Amino acid sequence: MTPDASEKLRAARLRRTPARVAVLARVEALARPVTHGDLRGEEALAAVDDVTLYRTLAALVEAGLVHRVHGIDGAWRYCAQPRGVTGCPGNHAHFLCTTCGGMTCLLAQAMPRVEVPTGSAVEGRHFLVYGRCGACVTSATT
Amino acid sequence: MTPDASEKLRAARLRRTPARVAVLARVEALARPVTHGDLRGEEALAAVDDVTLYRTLAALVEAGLVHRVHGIDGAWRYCAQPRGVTGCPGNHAHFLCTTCGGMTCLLAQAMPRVEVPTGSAVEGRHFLVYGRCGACVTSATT
DNA sequence: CCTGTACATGCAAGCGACTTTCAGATAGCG
DNA sequence: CGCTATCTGAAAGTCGCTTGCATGTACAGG
Repeated sequence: MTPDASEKLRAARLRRTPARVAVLARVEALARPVTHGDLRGEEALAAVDDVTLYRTLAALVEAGLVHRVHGIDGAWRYCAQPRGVTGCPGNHAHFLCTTCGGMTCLLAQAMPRVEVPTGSAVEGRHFLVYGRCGACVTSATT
Repeated sequence: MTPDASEKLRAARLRRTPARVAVLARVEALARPVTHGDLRGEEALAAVDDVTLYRTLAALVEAGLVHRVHGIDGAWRYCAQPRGVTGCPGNHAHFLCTTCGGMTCLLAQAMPRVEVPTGSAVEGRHFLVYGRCGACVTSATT
């Protein structure tokens, strides 16, 4: 799967280390925003150190290969960039399930414009919708 | 200042303990979203235990007296509710300064509607704009 | 192919935000 | 005034994440 992870690293001028290739390939394969914890639990990444995983993800974010969003549970979610997008990574809303912790990109939901106090410089925006995902609603025991 | 903190607690059917009165009064006096850490640093709340502060804030949120927003720095900000609002607390965007950590309510920015995956149940929304506030832009040494 | 070095990795330790547990204190009721 | 549900404080634990430092390695240049 995603045999070109190594190629993308090259294109982004990042060293193609085993850890990076594995992490990027896995994130792309999962194709949804995942936490550091999710990745740590991945069989394929068992060999990758905790700290390395953090640093690798940071490098990928910086290189624009993945984007990340902050969940209200205090954990960042990382998700592979939609093809070729580098300018404004992750410029869309996200849905977080407060029950299972799963996150979904709402690609259709453009980030709304917003008025900020005069003099402020906007660097980015997070639009997070949270609740319970379809699966968790269905399996609700409440 | 805000001599009615005690009254509000009564109205919300919360016990009027010294800690709660002090915390609510302080949050109302500050009139902007503050972190647990900000409050811990407040002279007026020096007598309040860390844990009690967390629990008190949680109680106030639950009672609808304050609303809270999550910053991308992983810390919740608490802010007194605009007068009388209880139904949909904190239903507006917020601006977070990534330099000084200060947060501002963007009361004018209504929370946009959003399309979620079929079957999901929305419980709330966070719209956070981040960057540098006017003060931090001005004093920029970069 | 070999080597040097800038950069990546692994490990241990640390930090900040927040939660849990439990014993002792207290608000507010009757 | 006394009782009880509830709140409080102290200590310890969890979780996500960062830092410092010594070792290892990708890859450019010879």
